[in-house]
Amino acid sequence: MTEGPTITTIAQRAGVSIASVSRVLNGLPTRPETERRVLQAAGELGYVPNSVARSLKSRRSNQVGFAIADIGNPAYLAMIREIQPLLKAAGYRLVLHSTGSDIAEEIEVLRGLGERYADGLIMVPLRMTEEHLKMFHAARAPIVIIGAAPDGAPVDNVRTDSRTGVRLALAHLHALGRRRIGFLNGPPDTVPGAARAAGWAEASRALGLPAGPELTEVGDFYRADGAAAAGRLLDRVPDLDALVCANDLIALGALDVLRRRGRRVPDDVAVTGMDDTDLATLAWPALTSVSLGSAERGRAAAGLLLDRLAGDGQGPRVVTVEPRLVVRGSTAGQETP
Amino acid sequence: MTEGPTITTIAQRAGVSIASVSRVLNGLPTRPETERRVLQAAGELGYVPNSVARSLKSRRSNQVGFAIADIGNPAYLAMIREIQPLLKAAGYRLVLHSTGSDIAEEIEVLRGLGERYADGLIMVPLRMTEEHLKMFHAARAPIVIIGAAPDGAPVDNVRTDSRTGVRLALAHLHALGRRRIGFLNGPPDTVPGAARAAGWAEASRALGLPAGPELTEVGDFYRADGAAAAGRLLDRVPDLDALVCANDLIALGALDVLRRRGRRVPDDVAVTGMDDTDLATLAWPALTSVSLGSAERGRAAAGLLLDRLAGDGQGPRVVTVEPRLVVRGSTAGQETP
DNA sequence: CTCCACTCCGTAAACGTTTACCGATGCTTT
DNA sequence: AAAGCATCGGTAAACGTTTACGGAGTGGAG
Repeated sequence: MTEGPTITTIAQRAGVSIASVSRVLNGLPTRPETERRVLQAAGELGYVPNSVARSLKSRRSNQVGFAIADIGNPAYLAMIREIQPLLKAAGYRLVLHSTGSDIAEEIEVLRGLGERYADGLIMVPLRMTEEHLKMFHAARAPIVIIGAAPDGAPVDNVRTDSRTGVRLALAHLHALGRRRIGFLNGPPDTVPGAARAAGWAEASRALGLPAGPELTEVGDFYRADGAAAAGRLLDRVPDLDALVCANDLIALGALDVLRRRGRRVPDDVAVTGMDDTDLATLAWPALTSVSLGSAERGRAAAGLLLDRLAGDGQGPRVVTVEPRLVVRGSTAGQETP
Repeated sequence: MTEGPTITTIAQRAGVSIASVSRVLNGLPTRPETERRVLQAAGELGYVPNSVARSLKSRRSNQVGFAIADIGNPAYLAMIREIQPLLKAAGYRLVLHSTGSDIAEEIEVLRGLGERYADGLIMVPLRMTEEHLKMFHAARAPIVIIGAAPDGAPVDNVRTDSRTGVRLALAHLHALGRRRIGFLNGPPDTVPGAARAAGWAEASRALGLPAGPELTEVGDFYRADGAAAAGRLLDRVPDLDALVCANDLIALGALDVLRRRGRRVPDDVAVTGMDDTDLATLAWPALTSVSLGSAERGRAAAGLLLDRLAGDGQGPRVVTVEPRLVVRGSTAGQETP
């Protein structure tokens, strides 16, 4: 663990100046003899350039931050799997921030951008506060928000329309003849929770279905919360014939409860999830789910950010990904292999 | 996006030297009046220290790398979920490397350490080559390997004994009266694949079970490969009454195929997975799986690395996590809620 | 009143790069 | 043969911090 060689070490060994070393290593034109000696010295010393010093000089860290609430959520996972290779290919490292659903931590990540450890940031915020907006304006590096960013915020934005997503699910169940449809939502004070609640109200009205609060239960976006919420809802409304769930994890929790209570899926109760994660095909029966294009959104976000980093100076851009219903056994009654 | 304030900007505005600014910001003793002026100037300017410059001076990046084959694998995910908060609490950022199962990329990550962008690295290598060893010796930052590191390698090591893991699964199935037990392994040239193959041979012999190659099929560690391997094995040995799978993803693929072919699980064929990931409880029937303590190994690895970073100068340490069989419906025939 | 000790803070060097700006060398051109 | 011109590479400054060192000012002791 001795201190490593620097360009100064190389310069001494090769008998040239550090400027020449730098030039050779960066491929700038140099006399062959000089080049040879530098490369030989560098090779013998096992030289590796110090990225910190390089960053200080170049003002680029070659890192990009990615901030999400919880890596455990497979919807985010799908995004990372797209984003990481794209960034790597463009020469950027990925710094992962898992903030929990804590606003303070999200803000902290945004403030951290000021430390210049990253050249840009992709964030999937759960909530959107004044504080967020202030930080967006103050940020000195490009930011891409996956989810709804307020109009006028100086950030690129990849969004999807989960209201439409809820509508797709509801229309599908309605077409299958279901009429007592419950709704398991996430926290309504989060951006996705609010959008889904709005979509639910809107679509219910359009289809002439009841949309009273007695058909809705709320919990966090996790499986255990979904199970608990499903339990409460079934207790209150025992004759439900379908459940729309605000994400796949909630839906899986609901499936657990339904199975435990002996309700057949989809015969007695049809279930839809949202996000169309890998888990949907793992469940039994396989889960009908509204795809919000997680992978596609991840790709789009990486693309927007890389454009910015390449010097694209346009105003904020918005990419919208359309929701798409993926029908599987939990509503359609036959297995999709 | 103007250039941000530096300590020089603050020094000018506060009418002091940059040394004083630095001292105030680092909490070194200063006259109250000076401190006040510096803090006020810093506040007004919205100063955020430049972490790159700080790193250059301090020779610490406050980053730690984590390198895995694929974030999609929930066993790795469980590790990240433990590692990330521990690192964050200790003031380190997490740089995520997803290498695929490509050795060259793993080596590249190790070489990258020389760039000093990270103060340490946690790696879960799939294979272990001469090249790896060389890089371990050349590395100028502490490395923790999750998985089997060769004796004598200058790295800390968190390991588990997946041979024993396979034995646990096999003994369990044997105790349930199964005698025609197949084995779906991952690539035998990977470290875990080799260990599991050895465990299989060993335990079969000990239990007096046949362990010929006709009972083994090999594929990659993914669900689709598991399904394909299960298909081939069932074609060749139709009267199997149990399947030991080298990880949960393979087992889930096997479950798909068994269901498609109308074999009841566990009645006709019992199935065990390995890693005891979240997916095990999602499958139906829930998957009996050998826990290799992914979360625990993640915690241990983070702990070892943080010790090193705190200046612990001992020789290489090894932490071993014991495998543990978690019995669920795919072998025991009754649901575990 | 002088000297000493102490406190506070400014100057400058250092971390390891990149790069602007010459100066030296040797070749071409007239 | 002198002037001009490339070409090559060395010197030094800069990126934004931290910190060793020493100077200036203050207060107390003799």
